[in-house]
Amino acid sequence: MEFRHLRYFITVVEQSTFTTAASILHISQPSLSTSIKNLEKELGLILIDRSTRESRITKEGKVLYLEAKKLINHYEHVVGEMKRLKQQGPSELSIGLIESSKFWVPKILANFKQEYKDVRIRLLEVLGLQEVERALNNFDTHLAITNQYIDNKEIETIPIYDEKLVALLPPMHPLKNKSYININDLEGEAFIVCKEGFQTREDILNAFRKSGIKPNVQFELERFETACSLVEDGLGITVVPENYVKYSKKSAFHIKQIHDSNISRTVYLAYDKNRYLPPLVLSFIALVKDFFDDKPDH
Amino acid sequence: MEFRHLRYFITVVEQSTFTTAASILHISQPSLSTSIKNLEKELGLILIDRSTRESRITKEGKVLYLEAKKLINHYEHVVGEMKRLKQQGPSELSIGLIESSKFWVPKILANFKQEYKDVRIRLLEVLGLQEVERALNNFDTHLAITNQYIDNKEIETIPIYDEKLVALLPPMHPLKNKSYININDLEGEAFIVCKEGFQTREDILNAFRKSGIKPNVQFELERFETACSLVEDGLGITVVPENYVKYSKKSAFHIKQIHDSNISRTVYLAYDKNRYLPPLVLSFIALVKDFFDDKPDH
DNA sequence: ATGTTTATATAGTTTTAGACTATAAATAGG
DNA sequence: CCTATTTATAGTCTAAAACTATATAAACAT
Repeated sequence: MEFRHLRYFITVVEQSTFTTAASILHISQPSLSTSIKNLEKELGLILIDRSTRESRITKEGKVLYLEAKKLINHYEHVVGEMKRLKQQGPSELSIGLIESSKFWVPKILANFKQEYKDVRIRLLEVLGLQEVERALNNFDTHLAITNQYIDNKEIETIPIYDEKLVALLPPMHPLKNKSYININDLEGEAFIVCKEGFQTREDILNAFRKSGIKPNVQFELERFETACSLVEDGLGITVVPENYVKYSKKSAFHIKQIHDSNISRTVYLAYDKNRYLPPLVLSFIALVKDFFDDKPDH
Repeated sequence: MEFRHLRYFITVVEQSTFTTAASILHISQPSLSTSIKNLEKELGLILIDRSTRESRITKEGKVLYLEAKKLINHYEHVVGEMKRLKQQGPSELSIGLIESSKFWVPKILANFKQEYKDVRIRLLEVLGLQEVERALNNFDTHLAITNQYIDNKEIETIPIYDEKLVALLPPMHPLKNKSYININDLEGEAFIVCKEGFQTREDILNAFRKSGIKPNVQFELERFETACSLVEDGLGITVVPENYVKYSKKSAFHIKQIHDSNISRTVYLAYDKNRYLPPLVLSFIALVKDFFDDKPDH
């Protein structure tokens, strides 16, 4: 069984006919037929139920398909790494980020660049938990900074720091002069929150749930930036990670600490344990660990 | 670049000579030389510094070696999965069982066989929690009946019923005429319990622990059957799931209810969510659910 | 130095896996 | 019942990968 066979098999499954698969693969239909037949013979399993109308995958075929798909992703990743190496060009470090990590990641990258000058760095916005898992599994990113624990034995998830969530109040809000607020103060207020699937949404809604308060959600959106401008225009209150607003200067809104033990969350560094991590990736992980060992509270 | 080339390359690196690598791979040295040369040509990189004395890997070769090693591991995993699938045969249902489930599983299997006559059914004794997880992850079993909750995102654990644990007393025991006993009555008594790693052991020892009583463990063994015959011979007291003795006729021992809220446990049905579950497995799960929906208390 | 040993490279040949074309067989739909 | 569509089979060609024999290079011993 060579990679070619798996590639062919995957294409047949996805096209569900041999003829179209063959044309996509730029080989003749008989070649593809015999190739799949040989694969089945080698494995001793029937992978595809043939018919003249439309071929259907068997349950054994389904297992191979899912496994092979991942394996081919891995293969493509290795080929990509070698191509990059050949071009002598800069190697690459790609990191998936949550929005609130923007304040500290650049500081680490500054150090990192001193040691690895030619490395091109790709920063990707990651969304939900599934998205993080998919990105790591598919070799889209080497690392992810995430605020939900990933319960997957293939992925190592290291807690790096805890961060508070703070409320943002519009300029003229009645609570603007309090030095801090309680979560109960937010009851009934028009509330702005991330859309379904975004990681911060769950953290915030959980905190409300634990406190027995039902937020009056009026807006759902994708980015903190948008939420901030809605707050500035007096459309409601939102809750964001403290780190997101701590370092920003221009703020027409009021930042208020919330006195509630549920209003905090842990941020993790995650990576795929099974794949080869180049030295530059290990080096970046070490920098992150060092950074937060010195400053335990962030 | 096919799997073969990577395998060859890895062997050369690990042997650090072409000649020995070739003999390990059961090919001739010239074949191996040209194969590696072709790989280098395809990638456009020099992977190995040849010399007559001892070949050394280049910097680029090292990268490929580390990447390829991971990739080949992945490949071997997939091949292993397919071999296991083949050995399992196309229509087999394998279930991991705890001993106390023997009373009801056959009733369900009778129904199941009416619908799926040709399916071979394998019943496996499962042991500890790790054993269950491993068996489900490795395709050893489609399902497991277990009495511990499995906290693993990949595994779905459905509670199906609660069962009491009862004490078995020897024929001439002083407590034989009481209608029920308390857990304190068992203090100091010679006690028979499952060996380390068996699931029921933990349930029973936990119940004692919660009641602040230390059992005087005199025998550790693997099967309830053996425990029963030790009790019959007056060697001590044991505690077993009520369902294990409820339906057996010949009993030279006394079965006593224990009045203690800790002396019960939940039995679960567990399966791997990520794997493809054939229809016959889904059908079996449905039968189990139906069975216990009708009879909520077992 | 120079021959011996050891390892890799090259040349030429055979074998085999995978590609092709042409065509048969099967089946759904008009 | 014919037609269009799809997969399977047969026969052939090609290219990749195996082989054997031998050249070449370098290290080491005498």
